[in-house]
Amino acid sequence: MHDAGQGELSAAAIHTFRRKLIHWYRTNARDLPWRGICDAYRTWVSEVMLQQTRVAAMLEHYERFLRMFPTVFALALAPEAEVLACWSGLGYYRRARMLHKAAQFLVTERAGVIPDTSIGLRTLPGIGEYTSAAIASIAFGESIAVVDGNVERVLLRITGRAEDTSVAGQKLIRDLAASLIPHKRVGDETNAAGDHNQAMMELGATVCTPKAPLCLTCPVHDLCLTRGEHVKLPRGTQKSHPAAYLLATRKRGITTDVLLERRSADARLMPGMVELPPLPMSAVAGREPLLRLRHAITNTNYYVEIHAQSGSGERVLRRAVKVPADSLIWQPVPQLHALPLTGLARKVLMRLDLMAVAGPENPRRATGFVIP
DNA sequence: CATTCGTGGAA
DNA sequence: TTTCCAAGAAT
Repeated sequence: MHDAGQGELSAAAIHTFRRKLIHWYRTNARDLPWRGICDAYRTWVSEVMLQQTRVAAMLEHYERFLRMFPTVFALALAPEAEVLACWSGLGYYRRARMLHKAAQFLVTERAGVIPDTSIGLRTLPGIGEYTSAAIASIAFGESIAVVDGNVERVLLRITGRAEDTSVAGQKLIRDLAASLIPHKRVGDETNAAGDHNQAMMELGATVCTPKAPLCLTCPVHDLCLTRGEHVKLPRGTQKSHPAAYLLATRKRGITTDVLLERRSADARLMPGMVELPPLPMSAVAGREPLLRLRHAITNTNYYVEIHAQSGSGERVLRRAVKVPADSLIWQPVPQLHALPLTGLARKVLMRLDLMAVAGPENPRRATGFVIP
């Protein structure tokens, strides 16, 4: 049903595509907490959390974040460290900082009112081309197409194009996405553009998946030129680096404190976040770590060793910590969740049972791990 | 415009 | 085990 053009669809194909897609969406959409609501702030938070992040990975954070910061005012009034602590474990911490900054700007300069157009939203920190279109269409019904990784993959497969990162290739996908967007509201209770956009992404996330797409259940299978394949670009190679951290504890009365380090505010990576004090590899040579784990960040695999002070009087490792003394923190185990921990620190502390799984709203007492 | 930023989970 | 990512934005 395609015309002979450059990956365009005929007017008839466009209408068929829309109708089949939206029908599929109405009967198959996952029941997610940011759907069926009317709150631009919640839509905003959900879209920022979903940037490069799977639904399953952010669901708990989303609920907890909105309990902690239920409105743009609550978020704006909170200290940044509190926002980061709530975000801890989600990654891409710049998202949290920019969301916080944007909320503060809106509250101080715009009476807390969220812009209701993609153009207005686009000016806020952390809101780029995708997120401005997503919020504008989903929360305000603007007829503007989103192009995320899902939409791109779906349209590449539909049109039988190869992956193309050139400006022209991107424009073609954007134009195609725009041609599919419905331009009128069907009724007061429906949001044609917002639902269409969410349907496109839902299709990519649950049916037109990167690997092993479920073409037999695809609502637009008949309109698809490739039935689920497209040529992908090769990826960069993974690098690996060793790393070592100190686990030092002390007993104070009935509680245990853990020694942590706050990264400097101008650190290139995760500024202001809190982690275990790093050790030079030379200081741990020949020692047996308390714990080994791999922690992958983007293209780098960190092979991490956690070293505990072995003897009661031994301070060799403690002296090997070369960070400034005023960046070190003795934090009581029950209050670890109040800090903006890095994902690695959180993972280690949880692995060693020094930290509960639950978040700040529901602290569970850790079992009181003691270093041998 | 190519890089960089985090993480956990599936295959 | 290793690979491949996921509803991008800023620089």
